[in-house]
Amino acid sequence: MTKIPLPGSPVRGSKSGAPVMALLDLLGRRWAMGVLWTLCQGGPATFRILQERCESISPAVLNSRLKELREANLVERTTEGYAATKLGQELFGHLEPLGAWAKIWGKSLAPHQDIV
Amino acid sequence: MTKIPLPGSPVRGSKSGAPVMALLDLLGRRWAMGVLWTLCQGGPATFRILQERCESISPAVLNSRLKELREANLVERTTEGYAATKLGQELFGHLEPLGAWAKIWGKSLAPHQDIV
DNA sequence: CTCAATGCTATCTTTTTCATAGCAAACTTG
DNA sequence: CAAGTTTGCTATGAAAAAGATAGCATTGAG
Repeated sequence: MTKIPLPGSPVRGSKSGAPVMALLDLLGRRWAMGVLWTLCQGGPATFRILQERCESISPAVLNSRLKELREANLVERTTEGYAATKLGQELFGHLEPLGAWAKIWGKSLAPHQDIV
Repeated sequence: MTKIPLPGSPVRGSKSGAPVMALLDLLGRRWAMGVLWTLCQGGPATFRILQERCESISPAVLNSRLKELREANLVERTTEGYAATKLGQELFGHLEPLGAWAKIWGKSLAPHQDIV
């Protein structure tokens, strides 16, 4: 099984397992941020609903990411399906500003590629 | 060559290429955030220095990430080597708080795994 | 010219991710 | 309660990405 990056043990980018490196390793996997994002933006969701919201994630990967995020205490299962934990929402709070920033970033890039 | 996610064209998680999804796709690749992080924290660096700072990145991947980050206008080459652009530093500004948050996260996880 | 440092490319192996199919368990319905 | 649905996930094979190493073409010193 895939190794789950948690602070305290060696992860990619840090032999000491510095918390931020463990976090970057965890979030730097396909769909990790995307799943957290859609859970926080769209609210709790069942496995299949989550699959739909993500548009193109395969069940195997979704399952892996969910396991990792749950192990990391960022996501949990509730009667409503999967949901971000308090900690997960806190993290999302830090990620959310990226939404607005991304638009500015997109505009600054536009001159080079003619976005319609 | 690897496709570089930029806002405006379809990326993983969004057929419309919503800026934030393009950003998450870009950053959700191994070492993407790590490279930006070390460039912003440690200052400009040559290819090899960057390799050392990252501890375990392979040149092929570092090269890919650098290309992507440059294409995205987050990193550029200067006389001092690679450096974060103004835009890159701005993004880092949003990412940096994760460092402190990760420590809290680590503590909340500690009870479950006895960090030394 | 010789030598070392720099910036990468090549190549091969291991992991991850993707794309599908499909199954077991929990619900619904009739 | 039998039959059909929905849900949550596992299985499988193929493709893409990442990791580990070796090494080559410049560049700049000496």
